[in-house]
Amino acid sequence: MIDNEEQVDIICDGVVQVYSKTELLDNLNNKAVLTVKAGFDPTAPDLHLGHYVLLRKLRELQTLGHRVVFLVGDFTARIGDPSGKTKTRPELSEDEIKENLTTYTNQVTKVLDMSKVVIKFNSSWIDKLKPSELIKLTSKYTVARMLEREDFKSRYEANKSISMHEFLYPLLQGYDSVALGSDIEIGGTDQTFNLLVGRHLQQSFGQNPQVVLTLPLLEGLDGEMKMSKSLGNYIGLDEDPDEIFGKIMSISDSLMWRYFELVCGTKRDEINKMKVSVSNGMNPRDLKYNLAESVVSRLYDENISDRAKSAFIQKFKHGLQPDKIDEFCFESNNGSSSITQVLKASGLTQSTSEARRLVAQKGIKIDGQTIADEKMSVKKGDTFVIQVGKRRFKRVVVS
RNA sequence: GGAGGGGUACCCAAGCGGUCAACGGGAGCAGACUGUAAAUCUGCCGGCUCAGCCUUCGUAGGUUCGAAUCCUACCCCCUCCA
Repeated sequence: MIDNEEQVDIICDGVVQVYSKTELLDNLNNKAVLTVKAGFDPTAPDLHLGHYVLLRKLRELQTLGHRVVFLVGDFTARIGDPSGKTKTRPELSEDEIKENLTTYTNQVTKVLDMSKVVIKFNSSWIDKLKPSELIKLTSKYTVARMLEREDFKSRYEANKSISMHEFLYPLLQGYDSVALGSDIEIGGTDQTFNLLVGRHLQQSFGQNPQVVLTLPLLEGLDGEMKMSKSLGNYIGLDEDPDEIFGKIMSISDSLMWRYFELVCGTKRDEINKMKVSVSNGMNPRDLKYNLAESVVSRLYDENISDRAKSAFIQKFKHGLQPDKIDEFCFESNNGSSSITQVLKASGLTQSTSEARRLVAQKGIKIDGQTIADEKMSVKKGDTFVIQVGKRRFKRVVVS
Protein backbone atom coordinates (compact mmCIF):
# COMPACT_ATOMS: atom_id res chain seq x y z
CA MET A 1 0.00 0.00 0.00
CA ILE A 2 1.27 3.42 -0.91
CA ASP A 3 1.04 5.96 1.85
CA ASN A 4 -0.44 9.36 1.23
CA GLU A 5 2.84 11.20 1.17
CA GLU A 6 4.12 8.92 -1.53
CA GLN A 7 0.91 9.51 -3.42
CA VAL A 8 1.48 13.22 -3.32
CA ASP A 9 4.92 12.69 -4.83
CA ILE A 10 3.54 10.51 -7.59
CA ILE A 11 0.74 12.90 -8.37
CA CYS A 12 3.02 15.91 -8.46
CA ASP A 13 5.69 14.28 -10.60
CA GLY A 14 5.97 16.04 -13.92
CA VAL A 15 3.52 18.73 -12.89
CA VAL A 16 4.49 22.34 -13.44
CA GLN A 17 2.65 23.74 -10.46
CA VAL A 18 0.46 22.47 -7.66
CA TYR A 19 -1.91 24.69 -5.76
CA SER A 20 -1.19 23.39 -3.19
CA LYS A 21 0.69 20.33 -2.05
CA THR A 22 -0.38 20.59 1.58
CA GLU A 23 -4.02 20.76 0.55
CA LEU A 24 -3.53 17.72 -1.60
CA LEU A 25 -2.16 15.79 1.34
CA ASP A 26 -5.06 16.95 3.50
CA ASN A 27 -7.53 15.82 0.89
CA LEU A 28 -5.92 12.42 0.69
CA ASN A 29 -5.99 12.10 4.44
CA ASN A 30 -9.71 12.89 4.49
CA LYS A 31 -10.93 10.84 1.55
CA ALA A 32 -9.60 7.70 -0.09
CA VAL A 33 -11.15 8.52 -3.44
CA LEU A 34 -10.77 12.01 -4.83
CA THR A 35 -12.87 13.46 -7.62
CA VAL A 36 -10.66 14.61 -10.47
CA LYS A 37 -12.11 17.06 -12.94
CA ALA A 38 -10.87 17.24 -16.51
CA GLY A 39 -12.58 19.46 -19.04
CA PHE A 40 -13.38 18.43 -22.55
CA ASP A 41 -14.28 20.74 -25.39
CA PRO A 42 -16.86 18.98 -27.55
CA THR A 43 -16.16 21.21 -30.55
CA ALA A 44 -12.70 19.71 -30.95
CA PRO A 45 -12.86 15.97 -30.45
CA ASP A 46 -9.55 15.25 -32.15
CA LEU A 47 -6.85 14.61 -29.62
CA HIS A 48 -3.13 14.87 -30.12
CA LEU A 49 0.07 14.15 -28.25
CA GLY A 50 -0.31 17.38 -26.30
CA HIS A 51 -3.45 15.94 -24.75
CA TYR A 52 -1.60 12.73 -24.15
CA VAL A 53 0.50 14.47 -21.51
CA LEU A 54 -2.68 15.21 -19.57
CA LEU A 55 -4.19 11.81 -20.17
CA ARG A 56 -1.11 10.12 -18.85
CA LYS A 57 -1.47 12.03 -15.60
CA LEU A 58 -5.15 11.14 -15.41
CA ARG A 59 -4.20 7.55 -15.94
CA GLU A 60 -1.88 7.74 -12.98
CA LEU A 61 -4.63 9.18 -10.82
CA GLN A 62 -6.93 6.44 -11.97
CA THR A 63 -4.38 3.82 -11.06
CA LEU A 64 -4.13 5.36 -7.62
CA GLY A 65 -7.83 4.74 -7.26
CA HIS A 66 -9.28 8.18 -7.83
CA ARG A 67 -12.40 9.00 -9.76
CA VAL A 68 -11.90 10.82 -13.03
CA VAL A 69 -14.78 12.98 -14.23
CA PHE A 70 -14.88 14.13 -17.82
CA LEU A 71 -16.67 17.35 -17.93
CA VAL A 72 -18.17 18.00 -21.33
CA GLY A 73 -18.43 21.72 -21.94
CA ASP A 74 -21.53 21.41 -24.04
CA PHE A 75 -22.99 24.64 -22.74
CA THR A 76 -19.91 26.52 -23.82
CA ALA A 77 -20.00 24.81 -27.17
CA ARG A 78 -23.53 25.90 -27.75
CA ILE A 79 -22.84 29.53 -27.01
CA GLY A 80 -19.76 29.92 -29.16
CA ASP A 81 -16.09 30.32 -28.74
CA PRO A 82 -14.82 33.42 -26.92
CA SER A 83 -11.93 34.16 -29.20
CA GLY A 84 -14.05 33.72 -32.31
CA LYS A 85 -13.99 37.06 -34.00
CA THR A 86 -15.24 36.84 -37.54
CA LYS A 87 -16.68 33.40 -37.55
CA THR A 88 -19.38 32.71 -35.09
CA ARG A 89 -19.26 29.06 -34.41
CA PRO A 90 -22.37 27.24 -35.43
CA GLU A 91 -24.32 26.01 -32.50
CA LEU A 92 -23.60 22.35 -31.92
CA SER A 93 -26.61 20.13 -31.79
CA GLU A 94 -27.02 17.46 -29.16
CA ASP A 95 -26.36 14.79 -31.76
CA GLU A 96 -23.17 16.42 -32.90
CA ILE A 97 -21.98 16.68 -29.34
CA LYS A 98 -22.72 13.02 -28.78
CA GLU A 99 -20.91 12.10 -31.94
CA ASN A 100 -17.87 14.14 -30.94
CA LEU A 101 -17.94 12.55 -27.54
CA THR A 102 -17.80 9.12 -29.12
CA THR A 103 -14.85 10.14 -31.28
CA TYR A 104 -13.19 11.54 -28.23
CA THR A 105 -13.68 8.55 -25.98
CA ASN A 106 -12.48 6.22 -28.72
CA GLN A 107 -9.16 8.00 -28.59
CA VAL A 108 -9.06 8.31 -24.83
CA THR A 109 -9.54 4.56 -24.44
CA LYS A 110 -5.99 4.18 -25.67
CA VAL A 111 -4.84 5.69 -22.40
CA LEU A 112 -7.58 5.52 -19.78
CA ASP A 113 -9.90 2.92 -18.44
CA MET A 114 -13.10 4.39 -19.76
CA SER A 115 -15.28 2.04 -17.75
CA LYS A 116 -14.26 3.97 -14.65
CA VAL A 117 -14.59 7.42 -16.11
CA VAL A 118 -17.65 9.46 -15.23
CA ILE A 119 -19.01 11.72 -17.93
CA LYS A 120 -20.94 14.88 -17.07
CA PHE A 121 -22.37 17.72 -19.13
CA ASN A 122 -22.12 21.24 -17.81
CA SER A 123 -25.35 22.31 -19.49
CA SER A 124 -27.16 20.21 -16.94
CA TRP A 125 -26.50 22.79 -14.23
CA ILE A 126 -25.69 25.95 -16.16
CA ASP A 127 -28.98 25.82 -18.05
CA LYS A 128 -30.75 25.93 -14.72
CA LEU A 129 -29.06 29.09 -13.50
CA LYS A 130 -31.46 31.99 -13.14
CA PRO A 131 -30.34 35.46 -14.22
CA SER A 132 -30.16 36.49 -10.60
CA GLU A 133 -27.88 33.57 -9.83
CA LEU A 134 -25.73 34.29 -12.82
CA ILE A 135 -25.32 37.90 -11.77
CA LYS A 136 -24.47 36.79 -8.31
CA LEU A 137 -21.77 34.62 -9.83
CA THR A 138 -20.31 37.60 -11.65
CA SER A 139 -20.19 39.53 -8.39
CA LYS A 140 -17.67 37.05 -7.08
CA TYR A 141 -14.94 38.24 -9.36
CA THR A 142 -13.55 41.63 -10.30
CA VAL A 143 -12.63 43.16 -13.63
CA ALA A 144 -9.10 43.83 -12.49
CA ARG A 145 -8.62 40.18 -11.63
CA MET A 146 -10.10 39.14 -14.96
CA LEU A 147 -7.59 41.32 -16.70
CA GLU A 148 -4.83 39.43 -14.95
CA ARG A 149 -5.42 36.61 -17.35
CA GLU A 150 -2.67 36.71 -19.90
CA ASP A 151 -4.72 36.63 -23.07
CA PHE A 152 -7.22 39.20 -21.81
CA LYS A 153 -4.39 41.38 -20.68
CA SER A 154 -2.50 41.23 -23.92
CA ARG A 155 -5.58 41.77 -26.01
CA TYR A 156 -6.61 44.67 -23.85
CA GLU A 157 -3.17 46.23 -24.10
CA ALA A 158 -3.06 45.66 -27.84
CA ASN A 159 -6.41 47.40 -28.22
CA LYS A 160 -8.11 44.23 -29.34
CA SER A 161 -11.71 43.65 -28.55
CA ILE A 162 -12.90 41.62 -25.60
CA SER A 163 -16.56 40.80 -25.42
CA MET A 164 -18.52 40.76 -22.20
CA HIS A 165 -19.40 37.13 -22.50
CA GLU A 166 -15.75 36.19 -22.60
CA PHE A 167 -15.50 37.20 -18.97
CA LEU A 168 -18.27 34.77 -18.24
CA TYR A 169 -16.44 31.70 -19.48
CA PRO A 170 -13.86 31.47 -16.74
CA LEU A 171 -16.64 31.99 -14.22
CA LEU A 172 -18.80 29.28 -15.68
CA GLN A 173 -15.85 26.94 -15.91
CA GLY A 174 -15.13 27.66 -12.30
CA TYR A 175 -18.73 27.12 -11.42
CA ASP A 176 -18.46 23.64 -12.90
CA SER A 177 -16.03 22.82 -10.14
CA VAL A 178 -18.60 23.97 -7.62
CA ALA A 179 -21.27 21.83 -9.22
CA LEU A 180 -19.03 18.80 -9.28
CA GLY A 181 -17.47 19.39 -5.92
CA SER A 182 -14.16 18.47 -7.47
CA ASP A 183 -11.12 17.83 -5.31
CA ILE A 184 -8.57 18.09 -8.06
CA GLU A 185 -8.64 19.74 -11.46
CA ILE A 186 -5.97 19.27 -14.01
CA GLY A 187 -5.16 21.21 -17.14
CA GLY A 188 -2.35 22.67 -19.19
CA THR A 189 -0.45 25.67 -17.89
CA ASP A 190 -2.47 27.81 -20.29
CA GLN A 191 -5.52 26.95 -18.21
CA THR A 192 -4.02 28.13 -14.94
CA PHE A 193 -6.23 31.17 -14.66
CA ASN A 194 -9.47 29.30 -15.26
CA LEU A 195 -8.51 26.54 -12.90
CA LEU A 196 -7.77 29.03 -10.17
CA VAL A 197 -11.11 30.74 -10.69
CA GLY A 198 -12.59 27.36 -9.84
CA ARG A 199 -10.76 27.37 -6.53
CA HIS A 200 -11.91 30.87 -5.78
CA LEU A 201 -15.55 30.13 -6.55
CA GLN A 202 -15.59 26.92 -4.58
CA GLN A 203 -14.46 28.87 -1.54
CA SER A 204 -17.12 31.49 -2.15
CA PHE A 205 -19.66 28.73 -2.16
CA GLY A 206 -18.35 27.31 1.06
CA GLN A 207 -16.55 24.33 -0.43
CA ASN A 208 -13.01 23.14 -0.05
CA PRO A 209 -11.05 24.59 -2.91
CA GLN A 210 -9.92 22.07 -5.49
CA VAL A 211 -6.26 21.29 -5.82
CA VAL A 212 -5.02 22.57 -9.16
CA LEU A 213 -2.42 20.67 -11.12
CA THR A 214 -1.00 22.33 -14.20
CA LEU A 215 0.89 20.29 -16.74
CA PRO A 216 3.45 21.46 -19.25
CA LEU A 217 2.36 22.20 -22.77
CA LEU A 218 3.99 20.11 -25.42
CA GLU A 219 5.53 22.01 -28.27
CA GLY A 220 4.31 21.09 -31.72
CA LEU A 221 6.34 19.72 -34.60
CA ASP A 222 7.75 23.15 -35.34
CA GLY A 223 9.27 23.28 -31.87
CA GLU A 224 7.99 26.80 -31.31
CA MET A 225 4.27 26.92 -30.74
CA LYS A 226 2.29 24.66 -28.53
CA MET A 227 0.86 21.66 -30.26
CA SER A 228 -2.54 22.42 -31.63
CA LYS A 229 -4.78 21.34 -34.40
CA SER A 230 -5.35 24.82 -35.73
CA LEU A 231 -1.62 25.40 -36.09
CA GLY A 232 -1.30 22.12 -37.95
CA ASN A 233 1.76 21.13 -35.93
CA TYR A 234 0.25 18.16 -34.19
CA ILE A 235 0.41 14.38 -34.05
CA GLY A 236 -3.09 12.98 -33.67
CA LEU A 237 -3.64 10.06 -31.32
CA ASP A 238 -5.71 8.49 -34.05
CA GLU A 239 -3.27 8.93 -36.86
CA ASP A 240 -1.82 6.14 -38.92
CA PRO A 241 1.18 4.55 -37.15
CA ASP A 242 3.47 5.24 -40.12
CA GLU A 243 2.41 8.84 -40.06
CA ILE A 244 3.08 9.15 -36.33
CA PHE A 245 6.45 7.51 -36.71
CA GLY A 246 7.40 9.83 -39.53
CA LYS A 247 6.26 12.93 -37.72
CA ILE A 248 8.30 12.05 -34.67
CA MET A 249 11.34 11.55 -36.87
CA SER A 250 10.86 14.99 -38.35
CA ILE A 251 11.08 16.88 -35.07
CA SER A 252 14.29 18.64 -34.26
CA ASP A 253 16.98 17.06 -32.11
CA SER A 254 16.53 19.59 -29.36
CA LEU A 255 12.79 19.02 -29.24
CA MET A 256 13.27 15.28 -28.99
CA TRP A 257 14.24 15.48 -25.30
CA ARG A 258 11.06 17.30 -24.52
CA TYR A 259 9.02 14.53 -26.11
CA PHE A 260 10.92 11.89 -24.20
CA GLU A 261 10.14 13.69 -21.01
CA LEU A 262 6.54 14.71 -21.54
CA VAL A 263 5.16 11.95 -23.70
CA CYS A 264 7.13 8.96 -22.49
CA GLY A 265 7.75 10.17 -18.98
CA THR A 266 11.44 9.38 -19.30
CA LYS A 267 13.32 10.34 -16.17
CA ARG A 268 15.79 13.19 -16.11
CA ASP A 269 18.92 11.16 -15.45
CA GLU A 270 18.08 8.79 -18.26
CA ILE A 271 17.70 11.72 -20.62
CA ASN A 272 21.00 13.09 -19.42
CA LYS A 273 22.64 9.75 -20.13
CA MET A 274 21.32 9.86 -23.67
CA LYS A 275 22.59 13.38 -24.11
CA VAL A 276 26.03 12.23 -23.03
CA SER A 277 25.96 9.43 -25.61
CA VAL A 278 25.13 11.95 -28.31
CA SER A 279 27.98 14.22 -27.36
CA ASN A 280 30.19 11.13 -27.50
CA GLY A 281 29.26 10.69 -31.12
CA MET A 282 26.02 8.75 -31.12
CA ASN A 283 23.71 9.67 -33.96
CA PRO A 284 20.66 11.38 -32.45
CA ARG A 285 18.61 9.81 -35.19
CA ASP A 286 18.91 6.44 -33.50
CA LEU A 287 17.54 7.81 -30.26
CA LYS A 288 14.75 9.37 -32.24
CA TYR A 289 13.96 5.95 -33.62
CA ASN A 290 13.52 4.76 -30.03
CA LEU A 291 11.30 7.69 -29.27
CA ALA A 292 9.14 7.09 -32.31
CA GLU A 293 8.86 3.41 -31.48
CA SER A 294 7.89 4.15 -27.93
CA VAL A 295 5.22 6.63 -28.96
CA VAL A 296 3.68 4.33 -31.55
CA SER A 297 3.62 1.37 -29.19
CA ARG A 298 1.94 3.48 -26.54
CA LEU A 299 -0.85 4.34 -28.95
CA TYR A 300 -0.96 0.97 -30.71
CA ASP A 301 1.28 -1.92 -29.83
CA GLU A 302 4.81 -3.16 -30.32
CA ASN A 303 4.16 -5.12 -33.49
CA ILE A 304 2.62 -2.17 -35.21
CA SER A 305 5.44 -0.01 -33.98
CA ASP A 306 8.04 -2.40 -35.43
CA ARG A 307 6.27 -2.36 -38.74
CA ALA A 308 6.10 1.41 -38.75
CA LYS A 309 9.83 1.53 -38.18
CA SER A 310 10.69 -0.78 -41.04
CA ALA A 311 8.30 1.06 -43.32
CA PHE A 312 10.02 4.26 -42.38
CA ILE A 313 13.46 2.90 -43.09
CA GLN A 314 12.34 1.53 -46.42
CA LYS A 315 10.72 4.76 -47.43
CA PHE A 316 13.30 7.27 -46.39
CA LYS A 317 16.59 5.61 -45.77
CA HIS A 318 16.36 3.54 -48.93
CA GLY A 319 14.15 5.94 -50.84
CA LEU A 320 11.64 3.29 -51.78
CA GLN A 321 7.93 3.60 -52.09
CA PRO A 322 5.97 2.63 -49.02
CA ASP A 323 4.11 -0.67 -49.02
CA LYS A 324 0.69 0.74 -48.64
CA ILE A 325 -0.30 3.64 -50.78
CA ASP A 326 -3.80 4.97 -50.93
CA GLU A 327 -5.46 4.37 -54.22
CA PHE A 328 -7.29 7.03 -56.14
CA CYS A 329 -9.55 6.44 -59.11
CA PHE A 330 -9.42 9.24 -61.57
CA GLU A 331 -12.27 9.51 -64.01
CA SER A 332 -11.20 10.79 -67.36
CA ASN A 333 -14.31 11.98 -69.09
CA ASN A 334 -13.26 12.02 -72.68
CA GLY A 335 -10.13 10.01 -72.94
CA SER A 336 -7.16 12.10 -71.88
CA SER A 337 -6.57 14.57 -69.10
CA SER A 338 -3.51 16.41 -67.92
CA ILE A 339 -1.49 15.36 -64.92
CA THR A 340 -2.34 18.61 -63.18
CA GLN A 341 -5.99 17.63 -63.23
CA VAL A 342 -5.15 14.32 -61.64
CA LEU A 343 -3.12 16.01 -58.92
CA LYS A 344 -5.93 18.34 -58.03
CA ALA A 345 -8.65 15.68 -58.17
CA SER A 346 -6.69 13.33 -55.95
CA GLY A 347 -6.28 15.99 -53.32
CA LEU A 348 -2.49 15.87 -53.55
CA THR A 349 -2.58 19.53 -54.47
CA GLN A 350 -5.19 22.11 -53.75
CA SER A 351 -5.39 23.55 -57.22
CA THR A 352 -4.11 22.91 -60.69
CA SER A 353 -2.05 26.05 -60.33
CA GLU A 354 -0.25 24.53 -57.38
CA ALA A 355 0.24 21.35 -59.39
CA ARG A 356 1.82 23.26 -62.26
CA ARG A 357 4.18 25.00 -59.90
CA LEU A 358 5.23 21.74 -58.35
CA VAL A 359 5.94 20.23 -61.73
CA ALA A 360 8.04 23.24 -62.63
CA GLN A 361 9.95 22.83 -59.39
CA LYS A 362 10.65 19.15 -59.96
CA GLY A 363 8.47 18.19 -57.05
CA ILE A 364 6.36 15.59 -58.83
CA LYS A 365 7.39 12.04 -59.58
CA ILE A 366 5.52 9.39 -61.50
CA ASP A 367 6.62 5.85 -60.76
CA GLY A 368 9.79 7.30 -59.30
CA GLN A 369 10.62 9.47 -62.28
CA THR A 370 10.61 13.23 -61.96
CA ILE A 371 8.39 14.75 -64.59
CA ALA A 372 9.01 18.03 -66.31
CA ASP A 373 6.00 18.48 -68.53
CA GLU A 374 2.94 19.92 -66.87
CA LYS A 375 0.89 19.11 -69.92
CA MET A 376 1.68 15.43 -69.68
CA SER A 377 -1.55 13.56 -70.24
CA VAL A 378 -3.00 10.40 -68.82
CA LYS A 379 -5.50 8.16 -70.48
CA LYS A 380 -7.98 5.54 -69.59
CA GLY A 381 -6.40 2.37 -68.25
CA ASP A 382 -3.22 4.02 -67.00
CA THR A 383 -2.03 3.02 -63.55
CA PHE A 384 0.86 4.69 -61.80
CA VAL A 385 2.16 5.92 -58.48
CA ILE A 386 2.31 9.64 -58.24
CA GLN A 387 4.49 11.30 -55.63
CA VAL A 388 4.50 14.85 -54.37
CA GLY A 389 7.62 15.90 -52.56
CA LYS A 390 9.12 13.26 -50.35
CA ARG A 391 6.21 11.99 -48.43
CA ARG A 392 2.93 12.19 -50.27
CA PHE A 393 1.98 9.26 -52.44
CA LYS A 394 -1.11 8.10 -54.32
CA ARG A 395 -1.65 5.13 -56.55
CA VAL A 396 -3.74 6.40 -59.42
CA VAL A 397 -5.97 4.33 -61.63
CA VAL A 398 -7.42 6.17 -64.59
CA SER A 399 -10.87 5.02 -65.55
C1' G B 1 -24.39 60.05 -27.45
C1' G B 2 -19.74 63.30 -29.11
C1' A B 3 -14.58 63.51 -31.21
C1' G B 4 -10.66 60.91 -33.53
C1' G B 5 -8.14 56.41 -35.52
C1' G B 6 -8.74 51.83 -38.16
C1' G B 7 -10.63 47.18 -41.17
C1' U B 8 -5.43 44.76 -47.10
C1' A B 9 -4.19 37.59 -48.82
C1' C B 10 -2.96 31.94 -43.49
C1' C B 11 -0.75 35.80 -39.69
C1' C B 12 1.85 40.56 -39.15
C1' A B 13 2.24 44.62 -42.32
C1' A B 14 3.19 48.35 -46.60
C1' G B 15 0.44 50.71 -50.44
C1' C B 16 -3.57 55.90 -50.53
C1' G B 17 -6.01 57.14 -58.72
C1' G B 18 -2.92 53.69 -63.58
C1' U B 19 3.69 50.39 -63.85
C1' C B 20 -1.13 46.23 -58.07
C1' A B 21 -2.60 39.59 -58.10
C1' A B 22 -0.81 44.06 -54.46
C1' C B 23 6.50 45.92 -51.15
C1' G B 24 8.49 43.47 -46.78
C1' G B 25 8.53 39.76 -42.73
C1' G B 26 6.64 35.17 -40.57
C1' A B 27 4.29 30.56 -41.50
C1' G B 28 3.80 26.98 -45.45
C1' C B 29 5.33 24.18 -50.03
C1' A B 30 9.12 22.34 -53.57
C1' G B 31 14.41 21.73 -54.91
C1' A B 32 19.86 21.32 -53.24
C1' C B 33 22.64 19.59 -48.88
C1' U B 34 21.23 15.85 -44.93
C1' G B 35 19.69 11.92 -40.45
C1' U B 36 12.16 13.25 -43.58
C1' A B 37 17.10 16.96 -37.66
C1' A B 38 18.93 21.89 -37.31
C1' A B 39 21.33 25.64 -40.09
C1' U B 40 22.07 27.36 -45.04
C1' C B 41 21.11 28.31 -50.29
C1' U B 42 17.37 28.54 -54.57
C1' G B 43 12.45 28.92 -56.26
C1' C B 44 7.20 29.22 -55.31
C1' C B 45 3.39 31.02 -52.29
C1' G B 46 -5.43 33.63 -55.52
C1' G B 47 -7.84 30.66 -59.42
C1' C B 48 -8.32 28.84 -64.55
C1' U B 49 -8.94 25.59 -70.47
C1' C B 50 -2.12 29.78 -68.08
C1' A B 51 2.42 34.35 -73.55
C1' G B 52 -4.14 35.07 -72.11
C1' C B 53 -8.33 35.30 -68.95
C1' C B 54 -11.22 35.50 -64.23
C1' U B 55 -12.02 36.77 -58.99
C1' U B 56 -9.79 39.36 -54.60
C1' C B 57 -7.89 44.84 -50.42
C1' G B 58 -14.87 45.01 -44.29
C1' U B 59 -20.12 45.18 -47.19
C1' A B 60 -23.22 47.63 -50.88
C1' G B 61 -23.52 51.42 -54.27
C1' G B 62 -21.24 55.77 -56.93
C1' U B 63 -17.38 59.07 -59.47
C1' U B 64 -13.62 57.96 -63.32
C1' C B 65 -11.15 55.84 -69.64
C1' G B 66 -9.16 53.45 -65.05
C1' A B 67 -10.16 52.44 -57.76
C1' A B 68 -7.10 48.70 -52.53
C1' U B 69 -6.49 53.98 -53.28
C1' C B 70 -11.67 59.36 -54.22
C1' C B 71 -17.26 59.90 -52.68
C1' U B 72 -21.92 57.98 -50.10
C1' A B 73 -24.37 54.59 -46.95
C1' C B 74 -23.97 50.52 -43.87
C1' C B 75 -21.35 46.78 -40.67
C1' C B 76 -17.31 45.83 -37.35
C1' C B 77 -12.88 47.14 -34.13
C1' C B 78 -9.87 50.61 -31.08
C1' U B 79 -8.84 55.28 -28.21
C1' C B 80 -10.49 59.64 -25.59
C1' C B 81 -14.76 62.36 -23.63
C1' A B 82 -19.89 61.72 -21.60
